[in-house]
Amino acid sequence: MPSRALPYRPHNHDDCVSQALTDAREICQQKNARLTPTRERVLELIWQSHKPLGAYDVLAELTSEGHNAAPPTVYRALDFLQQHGLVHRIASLNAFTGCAHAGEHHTGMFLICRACGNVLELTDTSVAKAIHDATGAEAFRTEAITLEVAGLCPGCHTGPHHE
Amino acid sequence: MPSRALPYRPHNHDDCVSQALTDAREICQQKNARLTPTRERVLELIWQSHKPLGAYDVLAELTSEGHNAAPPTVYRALDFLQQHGLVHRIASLNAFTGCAHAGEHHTGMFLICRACGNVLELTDTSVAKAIHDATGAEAFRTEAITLEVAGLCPGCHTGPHHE
DNA sequence: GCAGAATTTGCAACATTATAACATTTGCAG
DNA sequence: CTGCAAATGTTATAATGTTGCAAATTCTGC
Ligand SMILES: [Zn+2]
Ligand SMILES: [Zn+2]
Ligand SMILES: [Zn+2]
Ligand SMILES: [Zn+2]
Repeated sequence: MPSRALPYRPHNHDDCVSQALTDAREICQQKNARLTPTRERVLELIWQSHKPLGAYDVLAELTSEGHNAAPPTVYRALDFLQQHGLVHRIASLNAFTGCAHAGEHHTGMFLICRACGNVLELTDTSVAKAIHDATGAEAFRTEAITLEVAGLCPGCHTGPHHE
Repeated sequence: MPSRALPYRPHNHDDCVSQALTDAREICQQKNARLTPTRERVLELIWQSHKPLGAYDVLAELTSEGHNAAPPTVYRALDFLQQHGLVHRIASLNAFTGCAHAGEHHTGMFLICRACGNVLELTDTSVAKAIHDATGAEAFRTEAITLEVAGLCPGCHTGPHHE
């Protein structure tokens, strides 16, 4: 089980970032998509932690690095990254997080801790099946699923310093 | 099966509205919550159709009726209605829709047609169970679930004027 | 390499959604 | 009636996201 699936536990996060960037380069190359410096830097910023980042947070980072950026700069980069399955938008937070399953066909399910702010992306086939069964029973043609669960992660609800 | 569960099919929508208002009055009375004229009017506006309404759409309606309203007027009414389980916010649309299961403990699942804009709220126990199983396996303490499915409703994907 | 097409970026203004802060009014209990 | 809490009015502002167009860059066919 890759450490990338465990944002709530201590792990070498540099590996998360470098793996995400390596994957992204490969995915873009295979699709003939241009992972330009700005796009790659935005992806890297998004991956700086497992806490989703708002578009204007990204913008502030770019600006502080001397990049002459405006909102469209960021939104365009984020659109590109979303299109190619490299980041997800978390609708309930108006924020963006790196995709933990880039390249794989999947339905993301996001576990959002309201205490520490970290987000874990899960893929669960039985959830996906249950949803498709339910929508199918209504003859609804599913195109996109937004599934975000807010609550407390194990690290936060067992008490930060006990157990 | 109540007609309220079938926004995609022709139905007597006035019944939806009056039932929702009747339910709301009873629920608020039982909880000793004050369903003031503004709050009730906002609820009625939300229920005017099965298409979610943005806060500023509600505001425009109120204004056109001569109500001296500002954004906080609407957001406060919507907060109240959400708190008491009378409306839901659809995160992926930044819009609000009447709760089709007010008073019942439920996990809403929203089927959003991108063509006609109608939203059907479903409650599906096997979906809820699958989600709770998946989050439980990660020792995550679930507090709120956002589940929104975008796609095409039966009326829109079978062709608007055929079978 | 070079001209032309397509994609990407810079830039300014603007649109939409949501909240903060504080004054005023209203409903209700004692 | 009085005093308190809840609700509302009012103004301003914050946060998030988009449009439109011009300039620069990159790709493509030659
Ligand atoms: Zn990590
Ligand atoms: Zn993903
Ligand atoms: Zn109806
Ligand atoms: Zn509901």
